[in-house]
Formats: sequence, C-alpha cells, structure tokens
Amino acid sequence: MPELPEVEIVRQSLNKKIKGKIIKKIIVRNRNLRLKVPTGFEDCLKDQKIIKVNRFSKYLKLFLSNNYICIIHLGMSGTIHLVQNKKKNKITNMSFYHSPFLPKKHNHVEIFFDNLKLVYNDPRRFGFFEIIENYKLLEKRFDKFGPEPFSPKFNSKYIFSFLKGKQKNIKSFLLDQKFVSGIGNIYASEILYLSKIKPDKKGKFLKKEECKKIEINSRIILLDAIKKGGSSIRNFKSIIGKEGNFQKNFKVYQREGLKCKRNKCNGVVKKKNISNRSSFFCNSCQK
DNA sequence: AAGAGGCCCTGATAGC
DNA sequence: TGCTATCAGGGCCTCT
Repeated sequence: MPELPEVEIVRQSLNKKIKGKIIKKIIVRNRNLRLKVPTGFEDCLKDQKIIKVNRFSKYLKLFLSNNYICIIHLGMSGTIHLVQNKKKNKITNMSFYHSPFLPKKHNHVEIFFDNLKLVYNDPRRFGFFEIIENYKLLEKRFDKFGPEPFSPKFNSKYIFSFLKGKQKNIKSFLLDQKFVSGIGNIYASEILYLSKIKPDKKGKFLKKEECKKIEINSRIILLDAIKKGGSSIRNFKSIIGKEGNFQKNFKVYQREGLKCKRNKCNGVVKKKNISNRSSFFCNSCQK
C-alpha cells in the first residue's frame, strides 16, 4: 500500500487517534518481518505515552514519553488497523474485538491502549519495526536519505547536478531514496507523465527545464494524492477502513492500452519493465 | 562509483 | 476444479 502519501494518511489518523494515549500492553504474535521485531521491543513501549506521530519519507515515527522513537515501515503490504474496544478496561479480553476490516492472518503486532488497539498486519513481511534510542540517533538513521519532494533542497539545480553524467534512467532515480525520499512506483510514473518525460530517458539527457518540471510535479502529485486520501489499490484502506480516491486520478498507472488522457494527444499508454518494476507512460506525449 | 539484477515473502489473478 | 506462472505499493545486498 505505501508510498509517501499513503503513509502520511496513516500518520494523520494515528496522530488523531493515539496521540496522548498510554500504551498498556504489547503483543508480538510473529516477530518475523524484514527485520526481526527487536528483543525488548515490548518493554520499551510498555507504559509509555505517545507524544506525537511524525513521518519521514515512507517511515512512521512514534515519539514516546521515554524519549525513544519507534519507527514503523509498511514495506509493500503492511497495514495498520485501529480497533475500538466497546467495553472499557477489558484490554486483555480478545473477544471484544470484532472489526470487519481486521484481517484474520498476518497480524504481527498488537499495541493496546485503554479502549482501543493498534494492529500491524503484513502478509509479505517486507515491513519492520525499529527502536531508536534518542534524537541524535534518529537523525543519523536518515542522514543518507535524499530530501523529500517538499523540501526546498529538492530543486531543479539539485536534480540537474545529481543527474549530470548519469547513465541510469530517470524512473529509477525517482525510486532511489538517496536521490529523493518518498516516491514509489505508482507516483514515479504519474510524475513523469505530468512532466512529459519518458521513464527510460537517461539522467544525463534531462534538460534544466525538465528538472524544473520534476521538482514542481513531484510536489503536485504527492500533495494531490494526500488530499485525496492516498491510492486505494489492492485493498489499501486507512486505519479506520476508509478508502482513498487518488487511484481515480491515475493518468498512466495501470492504464496499459488505454488512450492518453492529455488533451489533443492521440497516444496510448504503454507498460514497460524498467529496472524490474513496471513503468507506465504515453508513447506520444512523453519525450 | 555506478548500475544491473537477485532476493526477501504471501496472495491475487490469469491462462491452460 | 486445480495446476502453474506472473505480478504486486519497497529496499537491501552482491556482483561486475
């Protein structure tokens, strides 16, 4: 489910629902994720208050009252569900939870609050949890990452100089978190479509104006996706079961064989495998 | 250093 | 119906 916009949607709802709440109990049902859920994870979280929920790129950051930070990455298939407990103070009694949205399999981690619990589900197990011990280490954790598209650092000058002389195609660069943080496979195709740039164009061939378009359109696409609640494909729903709407705005992603949506363009959307990921683009207006 | 490719894993869907 | 193959929103690692 998760590129930056979907993670941001999760962050917003978490911040609304669990900020200020105290963690009463943690159950790790299956520690096997991309990284093992760390030993001592439960002890670290128990009795702590959630100060706030932040996000960098596709990573959620739960700030705890003991100054530790819990990082959650959703990988390809991670989802977070919040389930209300109808009867107060019955946090140990599982029979109180009946959510139509809660999957039956692959619920790895459960975090209990007074009258609700957070459930982390991840069939493919590409997601993970991490505990960071202080702010300094948190900074270090992300210091190799490129800027988010919203950062002033992500400007045409930076983009142009990063791509200078590079053989690799621009689509791969948009997925490269050392270049820019938060863009994934869906939005990379959409950004390039809006910028009228072919995904397999080599970095070194991008003009200054094209770099400017990538700067601007990355922000436009991601902000629009956030505004529309993210993209609901393959069952992505927010933590309270609400679907996003951005998939209705896809111009090229999953539109192989269909007509280009650009005004007066007679092109057709093509699908091409680039660096082992599907790319969608118009064969006419993207150059 | 940069770039290509493989790999971690389960589940949905398509094709026979 | 049931098999096999392919593909899926990510990111790390290794090899050249």
